[in-house]
Amino acid sequence: MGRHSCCYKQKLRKGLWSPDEDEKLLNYITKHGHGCWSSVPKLAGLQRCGKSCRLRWINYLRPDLKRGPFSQQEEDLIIELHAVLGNRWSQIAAQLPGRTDNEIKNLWNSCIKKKLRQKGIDPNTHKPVCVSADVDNESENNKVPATPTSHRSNDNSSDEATNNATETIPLPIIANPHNSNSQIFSQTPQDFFRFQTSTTNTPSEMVDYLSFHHLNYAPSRIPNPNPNSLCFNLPPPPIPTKPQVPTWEGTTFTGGVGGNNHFYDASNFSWGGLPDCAKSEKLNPTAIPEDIKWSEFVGNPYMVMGNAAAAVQNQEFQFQTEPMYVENISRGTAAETGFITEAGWQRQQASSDAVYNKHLHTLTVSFGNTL
DNA sequence: AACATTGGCAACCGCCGTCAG
DNA sequence: GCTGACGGCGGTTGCCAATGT
Repeated sequence: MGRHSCCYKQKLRKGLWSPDEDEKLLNYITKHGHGCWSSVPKLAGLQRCGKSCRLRWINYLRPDLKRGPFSQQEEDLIIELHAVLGNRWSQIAAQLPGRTDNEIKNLWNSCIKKKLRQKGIDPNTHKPVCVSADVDNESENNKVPATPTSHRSNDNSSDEATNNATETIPLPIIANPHNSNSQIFSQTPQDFFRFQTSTTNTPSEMVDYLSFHHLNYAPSRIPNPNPNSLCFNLPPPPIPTKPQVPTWEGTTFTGGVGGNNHFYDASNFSWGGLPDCAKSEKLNPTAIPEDIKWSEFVGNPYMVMGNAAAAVQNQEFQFQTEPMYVENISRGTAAETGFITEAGWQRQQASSDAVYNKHLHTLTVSFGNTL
């Protein structure tokens, strides 16, 4: 196997994408869809391999990307899903509309792991470090050897061991409320959800099963000034925000796409959302109109989305039917633009826990069917 | 101010599974 | 059944801005 045949071709560009390349790829996929990725660069006039084009589209240009900082609920959900799924980022991303596996993976490696460690939780086992010191001695023997250390000096490589997710995923220490004797479960995801669904547990009880809830992992949830960062309650279709254009050497992009010269105007980028460990510097709530312009450029996301993105949308349908979503639409909380008014946000926040538990239940059912 | 370190993120690499020929 | 093309995934790397010294 190894490298794809397209990668053997000469003169293929690598590295950061220029706005011109982005424009070409976006224009092509907007008009024709991606079809066969290997033919996309040729047809779009790009000196890239199809794989690179696919990655750029999925991680950056796709109009249904949410962007912006992760909400606390998103982070909590990622942690919960990671406890069950391990490093299966694509499956985790599938439950977070508008987020990419790469984005989640980066968040996990850069922020969440750090937070968990600060809370005294092993990010790999989701167990308290002091407990895992003893309990893990045995399980460590079954672990896959740690992957080679990265250049991140502060990364504790000892717990960088890859989660042998395809085998037995290290699950949190679970104290079964129906059993006076606390148990430590080590199950596959299938077993985990089989266990969950075979009991009379309510979704909220399931939440309690996860160790970090017992450990009060989540900090007190402060009101999120950016409703757009609460992905679960976002109504479809997601409104694309302008992509962040990475800097690259000596190029000033002056042209726009289809005459929209603001398309790559970095000064207009808006990210919104709760200031967090990531992207907080990008906040610019005044740029919403520009986002709308960009969405106008893109047009109907569903018209231009490829099959893969459409499949994701289908998968997310269960979230779109949440009562909160319906309410937002019926009350005209700018649902058509993807933005929710502050009042709408407050209503969301009031019932966020209930909605959150509903999603957990949905996930339980979903994974039970798919794993 | 200069340099070193850290952190975030985009992109690449290499492997795996699927499928058509 | 074999082979190669392809899509997809997770791990890793490189770049660069932010931060610290």
